[in-house]
Amino acid sequence: MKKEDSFHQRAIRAIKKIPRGKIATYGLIAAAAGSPRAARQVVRILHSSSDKYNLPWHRVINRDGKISLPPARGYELQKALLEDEGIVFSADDKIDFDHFLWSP
DNA sequence: CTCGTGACTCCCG
DNA sequence: TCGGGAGCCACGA
Repeated sequence: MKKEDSFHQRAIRAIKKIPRGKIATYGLIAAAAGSPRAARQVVRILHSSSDKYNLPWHRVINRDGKISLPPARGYELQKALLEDEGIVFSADDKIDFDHFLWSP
């Protein structure tokens, strides 16, 4: 398809493919981009290019099905956005992967 | 140019 | 069972 095989591009593409009402994990995005252990890079990309590339950063959470953001970082905002898309949180603020995890 | 950091994840002891 | 260390890549100073 495209020649640009940079992790950056692939990760962004993968993130943009996440459908509304679903969520993905950092590791999942990283794996989809070519490096299952490059979750940190996904984080960095979200920080640097979420607004720039219009990425649904709120649909990206950690492997526990929980939001990794500290409350001071926008945790509440992310939770609100997810709930607005129909995502349901458990009592532990966890998301049910069986229903909401996006699969590439 | 080099160095440090980061909303993570996996493996090993 | 739980804790610590290593790995991945990009970006800012």
